[in-house]
Amino acid sequence: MKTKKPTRDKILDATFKLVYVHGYNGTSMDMILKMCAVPKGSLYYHFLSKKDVVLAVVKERISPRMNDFYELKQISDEHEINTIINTILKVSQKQDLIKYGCPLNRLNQEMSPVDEDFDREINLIYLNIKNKIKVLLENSNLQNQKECDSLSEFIVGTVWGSLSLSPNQSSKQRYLDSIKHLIIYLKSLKK
Amino acid sequence: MKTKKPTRDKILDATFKLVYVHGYNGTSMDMILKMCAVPKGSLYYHFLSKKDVVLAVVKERISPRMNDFYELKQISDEHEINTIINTILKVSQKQDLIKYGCPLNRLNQEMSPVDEDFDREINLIYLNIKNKIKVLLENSNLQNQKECDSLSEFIVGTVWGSLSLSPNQSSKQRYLDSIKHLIIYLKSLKK
DNA sequence: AATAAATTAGACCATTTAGTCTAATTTAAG
DNA sequence: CTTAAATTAGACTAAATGGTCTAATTTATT
Repeated sequence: MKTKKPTRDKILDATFKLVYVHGYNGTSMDMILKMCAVPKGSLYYHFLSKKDVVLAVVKERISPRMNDFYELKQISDEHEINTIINTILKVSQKQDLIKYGCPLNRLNQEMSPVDEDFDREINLIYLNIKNKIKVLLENSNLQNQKECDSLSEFIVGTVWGSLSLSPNQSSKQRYLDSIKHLIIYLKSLKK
Repeated sequence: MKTKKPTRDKILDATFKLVYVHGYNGTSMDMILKMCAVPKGSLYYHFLSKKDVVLAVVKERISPRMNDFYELKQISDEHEINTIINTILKVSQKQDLIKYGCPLNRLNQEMSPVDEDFDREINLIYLNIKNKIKVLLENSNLQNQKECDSLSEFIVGTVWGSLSLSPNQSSKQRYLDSIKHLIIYLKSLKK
């Protein structure tokens, strides 16, 4: 027997899906209300405004999702570079990532230039992921230890960039073809 | 003495600037009208709709801008890889690219998933740039000639991706740090 | 100068937008 | 069971939105 999902959760889930595809300005409150089948009064009881809802989506949906995905847990004595490569490859198995790109990056591009609250919140998540990669790199004894910071930025930039090129034409294979070069480069840094 | 700019051009110029920063859905017709100081009747005399204006911006402003920038002209006996690297480095000198990322990529992320006309038009420009890079790579006698297509995709993805990470925090130096690794990799492919 | 065509001008309109308000209902607590 | 608090319900509002319409004006042509 399924216990019914709390209103707040229904709102956040629907908003995440809609904003992921249509963006912030392309998603209206009516679209959200219709999708989650919650009346207006309830929504504005739980949230202050549209911006408040979407910021909650960033904090309570996108952020955990990203942290889950970029868990980057070290497995036994696997080389750290391989842990990173495995995550990069895992991206190709997520259909929505291939089709629409990274939800954080999408919202970032739309909102960061025009709203500092979104910019701050999104940047926090991005820095956290970048830092996880950086720490892994530092533990892996690369040839050039000083490059770990720029290298982690390069990795995230390349993955998200490869995903962002013309969503409708995107395919798993195109992503893998492009990312192949990143993997070759990363392997060349080992030891 | 300056001859006054035609109405149509004023509309396209203002729309480009606004959509670059605020996106399609974040830019209203009133914002455009106000910025270019053209009355509504004139705008709708020259264009059918908002979408018609922005599609014209893609074709008549963004497309030439991109083709100019990615001219990728071979200079004397410079190695083709260096021609590509020079263009990648030139990106860092354009303040608006550093601050807001690639205008084509921005619009692409917002519109491609929800409008096939934008998707088609933007993809045309993207493929053209990718192909220019591919041809250069093919002329350069790389070790692995078969990889020119995926490599050109990798290059564009990495450049645009590196530009897209948190616009407000972006700086020339961060871009250069990240792109440094792409350049190292490209140089390793020479000969 | 007379006429036709191109363009400008902006008041106006229907719809959609985010958000408010009050009443009804459900849930929790004693 | 009674009462208070939490939540739902949705009609309503003011502003913004994209777009239309007709009249006035400018420009080109004869």
